[in-house]
Amino acid sequence: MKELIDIKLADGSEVSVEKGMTTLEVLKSAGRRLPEGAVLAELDGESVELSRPIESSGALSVLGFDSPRGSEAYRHTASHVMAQAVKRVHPDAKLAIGPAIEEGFYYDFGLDETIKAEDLGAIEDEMRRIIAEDIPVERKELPASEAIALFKERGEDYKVQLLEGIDEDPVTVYTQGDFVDLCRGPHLASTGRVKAFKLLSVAGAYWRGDESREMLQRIYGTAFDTEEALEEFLRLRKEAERRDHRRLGPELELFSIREEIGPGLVIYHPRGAVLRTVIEDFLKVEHAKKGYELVISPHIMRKDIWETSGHLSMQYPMYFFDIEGQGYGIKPMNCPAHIYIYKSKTRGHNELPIRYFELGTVYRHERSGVLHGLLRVRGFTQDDAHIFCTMEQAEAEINDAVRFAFETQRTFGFTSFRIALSTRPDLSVGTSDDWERATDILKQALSDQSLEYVVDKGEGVFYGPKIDVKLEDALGRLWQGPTIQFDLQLPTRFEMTYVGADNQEHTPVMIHRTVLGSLERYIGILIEHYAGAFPLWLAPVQVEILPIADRHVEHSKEIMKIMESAGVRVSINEERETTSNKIRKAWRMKVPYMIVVGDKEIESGTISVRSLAGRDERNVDLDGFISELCEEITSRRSLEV
RNA sequence: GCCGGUGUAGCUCAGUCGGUAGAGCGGCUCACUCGUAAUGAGCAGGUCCGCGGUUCGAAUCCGCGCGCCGGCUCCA
Repeated sequence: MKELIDIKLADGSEVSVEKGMTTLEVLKSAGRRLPEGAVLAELDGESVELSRPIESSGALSVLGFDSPRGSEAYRHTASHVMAQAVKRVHPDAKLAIGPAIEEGFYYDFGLDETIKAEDLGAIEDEMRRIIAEDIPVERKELPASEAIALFKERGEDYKVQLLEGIDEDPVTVYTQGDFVDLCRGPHLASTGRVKAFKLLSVAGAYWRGDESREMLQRIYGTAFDTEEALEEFLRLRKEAERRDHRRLGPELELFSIREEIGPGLVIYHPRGAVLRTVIEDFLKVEHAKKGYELVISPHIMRKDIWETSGHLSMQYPMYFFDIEGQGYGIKPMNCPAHIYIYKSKTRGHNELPIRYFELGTVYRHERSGVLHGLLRVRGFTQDDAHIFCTMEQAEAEINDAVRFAFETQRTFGFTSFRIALSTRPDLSVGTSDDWERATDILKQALSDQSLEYVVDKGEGVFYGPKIDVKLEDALGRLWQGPTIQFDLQLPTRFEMTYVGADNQEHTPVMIHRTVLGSLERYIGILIEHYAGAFPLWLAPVQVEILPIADRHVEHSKEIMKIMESAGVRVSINEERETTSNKIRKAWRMKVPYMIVVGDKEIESGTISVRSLAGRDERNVDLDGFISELCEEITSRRSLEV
């Protein structure tokens, strides 16, 4: 007679079953069926295989692909299927790691022979065979010493290294046929449960993410529970390609990056310069409203400054050169200059906080492999500010800066964010007391505003911890946006002081913060978010006038003048081409409004209006249209995207 | 910086076996004066990324360098 255990099912009912039954058997004995799409079981909050014997009483439910843990296990199994396929194609391949990631999975292999993109098809074919074979995935617990022996025997050097680095004992090992992997699991019950998958790319990746170690070969893939979901994923990838700012930017004549000028260096064309100027003007006005003073500092500063700041000893990626025997560095940050403005006179506590704002263009020597369109460049302009205040004022100032950042992001059309708190990195200056204090104040500010965040351990700047805000765009992608950094180091290093109420000298604290991040990156993000179809207030050309024939040009120019004097950015297409083609061209340049002017309009004194958003209307009153435009511009409304 | 891929006209791309370079779009010229997502014809446009090598001969094969793309590491 077997021992009985009590299992509480998801619907609240309870059943008594024999110990050691699997989820499937428990459900069966309770007269229930395994739900369609079940991937994992959850027993008392722990996710386990559907095939795992249940050894103790508890609450049992079933997870599908739609649950985060379900899709993770699903993709993790897909990565094992891929690894098994790779081992069949390349028996010499050594297994490293192969987790599920946000949108799929990868697996890293050590292999002398290189895996090429065109080899992926063959690996996919092998994966299909493994899935068709429907091999059971078996979980085993092994003493660590046995596992080490097992993987040594199989020549899995990386697995042995992993085992030697972990304290767990026993460890779990998953087996499917001839394939064995060290893995915590959980997994699908068998390889046949993987329905829709695709291998996406091959890439290099350092063993354990450490660039001093050897490089492995990584294969990326994704898996879904239905072909439709996979198709949708691939469609979204195509859509992302269509929005790529590296393609749209030059196409919309916003900017270009040319080898002749230099990699990572952006040249703004007239339309891009308009866009950027609109953003800059907006920022200047908003900062003034919030009590920031505009300052301007030079692009190069003496090397000594960067010694004092710590940039030199932190090996910050800078450009250096000499002028008449004197060493200079091109600024990678604006802070030192702002510090010297502060230091230009004796400061009293009644003056604080002091807030200096600069659209500061900085240059950083980014390694060649990391450059990426506008998102990662070597020269960029930050909407940078430094707030100098007392320790007591810091929390309120950080709160204000965070609120300012979010408020501004909403104006630009972003509504969903992820926040990260980055703590002390390995290479840094200052005492651990200071770091702890600074980190606590940032945490306090985040909880003051009940903002949820994750902690990025060791991701802070060398002088202090920071809050990073990531923006979620129209396609659900995340982008690096504002950053708020708390700094207890530079004020000391630069011997900054203020005279307190006690008539003694004190050291102020310093907050570095941006609202958009960098204008280059932000413009790149805006292009992708709006697919180039900017809200009216940002559109480089807001209205394009299309005269039907030459005789309509003069009247069109009059309309243009009226609109321009109302502050609208207007262009006119005087080419001798068909109206259809003029519309097509304006459309392609994503001009929000098109005005057609012909005999009828001149006669009736009206205009015909077309918009990117789909409006198509005749006999529109010009003055009424202009006030509509002005309203849309001043309200800074975002289009539906 | 590292791994892999890639580089032909302003853009997108074709170019066979190594035999001296092509299309579409765009540009320019001409004609057309046109009513809501491509009017027609003609013309111009090339250091085939750069340097070196192999060869009678290189866009094509090899080496090195550079840029770009996908990642890693790094990051606003």
